[in-house]
Amino acid sequence: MTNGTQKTTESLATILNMPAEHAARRLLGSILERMLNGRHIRVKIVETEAYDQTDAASHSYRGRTPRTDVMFGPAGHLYVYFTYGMHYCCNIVTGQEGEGSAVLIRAVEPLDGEEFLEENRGGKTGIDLTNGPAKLCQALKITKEMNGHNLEEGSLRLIMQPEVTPQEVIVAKRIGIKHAVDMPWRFYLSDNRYVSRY
DNA sequence: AGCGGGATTTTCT
DNA sequence: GAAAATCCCGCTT
Repeated sequence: MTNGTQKTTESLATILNMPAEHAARRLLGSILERMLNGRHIRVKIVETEAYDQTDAASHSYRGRTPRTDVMFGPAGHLYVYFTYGMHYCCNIVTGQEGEGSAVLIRAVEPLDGEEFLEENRGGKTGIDLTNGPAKLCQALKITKEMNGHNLEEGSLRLIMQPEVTPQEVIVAKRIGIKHAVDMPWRFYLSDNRYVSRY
């Protein structure tokens, strides 16, 4: 700070302080780094969905509850929920505190440590490792223990990458919801093998 | 490739 | 008590 050459590091909360719909695009191509038992796994985010409090499909739609508390907290933290009696899915909180917006991570592409992902997925291989929101949580060992985790520190970190160009992004309707089904709030990298559905 | 059903338990009404 | 931001398997085309 005493000279003009030092790089400034912008906090995740600052970078992701934007509407979920924008953050969902912004997060495509970014990297999640997982440290487990001294081993490193790196994956690239290739598919996302936006959710916010005005959205009937969002967990935050009916306000703050014990489950959705993290969604209303600061951006750059992890919101993990349990569903269908057996699966975890994870979101990255976006926007301002109190806003109740987040981005569901629907698919990632393994970059490093694929053998550990295979272990965690019980022998599954290839695209089946991480081409779905609950699959990638199992592969990365993300459970309710990590709900509220700050992605700037600890064993799971989000490393932002330069924003991908609009030409690389496909916009579509979201998957697996019953409300607001026509809103185009799903985003994925075109031609990526790990995208959950085409 | 696509459809249909079952698994299984948390969360909120 | 019903629904749930899913996955897997088996069956049919």
